[in-house]
Amino acid sequence: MRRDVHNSEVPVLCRACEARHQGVCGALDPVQLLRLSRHATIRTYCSGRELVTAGEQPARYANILSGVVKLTKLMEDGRQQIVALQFAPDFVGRPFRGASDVTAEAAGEVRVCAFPRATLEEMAAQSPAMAHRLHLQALRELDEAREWMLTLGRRSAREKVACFLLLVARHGAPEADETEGTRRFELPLTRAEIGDFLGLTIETVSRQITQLRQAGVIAVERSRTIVVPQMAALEKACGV
Amino acid sequence: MRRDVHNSEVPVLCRACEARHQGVCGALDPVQLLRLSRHATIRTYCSGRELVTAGEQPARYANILSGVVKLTKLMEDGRQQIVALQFAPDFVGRPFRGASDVTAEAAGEVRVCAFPRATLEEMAAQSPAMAHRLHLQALRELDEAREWMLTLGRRSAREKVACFLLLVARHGAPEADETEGTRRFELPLTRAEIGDFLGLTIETVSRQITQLRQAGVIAVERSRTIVVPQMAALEKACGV
DNA sequence: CGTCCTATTGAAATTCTTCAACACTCGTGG
DNA sequence: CCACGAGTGTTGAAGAATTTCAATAGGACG
Repeated sequence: MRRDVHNSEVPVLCRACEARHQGVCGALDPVQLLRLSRHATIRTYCSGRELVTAGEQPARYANILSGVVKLTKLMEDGRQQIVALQFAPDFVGRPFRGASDVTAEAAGEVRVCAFPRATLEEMAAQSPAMAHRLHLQALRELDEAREWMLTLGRRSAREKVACFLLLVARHGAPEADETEGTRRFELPLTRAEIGDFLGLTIETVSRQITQLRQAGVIAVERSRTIVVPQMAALEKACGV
Repeated sequence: MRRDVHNSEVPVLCRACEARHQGVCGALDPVQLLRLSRHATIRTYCSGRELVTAGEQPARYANILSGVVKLTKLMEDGRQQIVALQFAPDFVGRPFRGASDVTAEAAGEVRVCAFPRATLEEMAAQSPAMAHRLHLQALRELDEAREWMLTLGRRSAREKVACFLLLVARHGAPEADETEGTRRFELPLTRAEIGDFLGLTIETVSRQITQLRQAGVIAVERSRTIVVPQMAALEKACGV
């Protein structure tokens, strides 16, 4: 069924793409990949730009190439909750389930590989393997959402902030500075956004970061870059 | 491909089952349905019994026929969070994604139609339509999880309790007593469980119920049955 | 250098939890 | 039939955690 092919048959666009291995594109054979890639465009979103708007059928789906996307929900009175963060090579959007009330917004600059809605849905309908990848992504996001529910419902402010830092440390700096468990990374969110992710106010987030710093769990450089000397200490601060 | 069939070809077990229309079984043709139903068993779980245990590959999947199933996560130190409630005809379990750290437990007596793991996974692998139904269920659960994240992170105790009552009113008493918007229903959870669902203590839950009662939003009969004279008032108390 | 935006810190107010006592319901057995 | 006890739910008062309000600090940029 699936022919063995030369690497040269893989579209240029896709050669170096992470999503081709771990992401949804990994399910496609070279012919399908070529067909999809013809409609694919690389797009860059500046910080704050919306990839998907709540209540609207999105014009396109996308694989994240770099950067962080935040998924947010908004109440009428302005209260906001970030319900997920997505990193490369996550898939943004949700084929098969109409419009949602979640907005996808770039947190910092984000580069994506975007596909027109119709093209991707057609592809997913034709390729059970791709549909399966999308299914797996949904299940993974479900697990992550439930894990975060535990954090929102049952952890203290201190633990919440530690959990957030751990999340970013793991996703955002997998390779960085691995000398004896120490890691350095940039926060993709402002304090206000961290608050919206953790169900806390800006001030509480700031105070908890200060306390973690004073406890020696982390070091902070110019507000947005964090150094974790001992990952184990950070994990402990999460309450695990 | 799919023959037109007499109703008599539908397995007896499935004739009156809600899941055959709205649930995952709805995707199967009579031949497949018959094959699945041969391995299906009706089981009853008493309150507190586990359908799925965290960290273990479940022996069987199940469609809920009646009752409420709670999905819980547990921390080492005993803190607990209910991450979802499931009602008929929801599907319990999560094919394609190994063991999870979520436990599924009967909240009150629960009747299910259970399938051996291997049978169902085989079926889902062979029937893209069934796989698609499972995918849709995962997406729906994801939406519900994120909606609840908003509640956990951004709503006050008062609003949380109102949201919970609204959730149960909608799922548990869709038809009951529809005279001019008034509804009466039983709570499937104890106060402690409601607390674990909302990220609150027993006492806070109790106090907020009292306050909603004093505000005339609800009436309470013997602790576990709730009367909502005006659904609109309850919705307003949720902060929507 | 001033301005805007983000972040930090302090003090008071509020919400929620904790600790403690008591009430209600239901089933069991005297 | 009533008393008893366990489980469940309610209420009060004190305490802790978090928010709110307010002031200040630090960078980035024109």
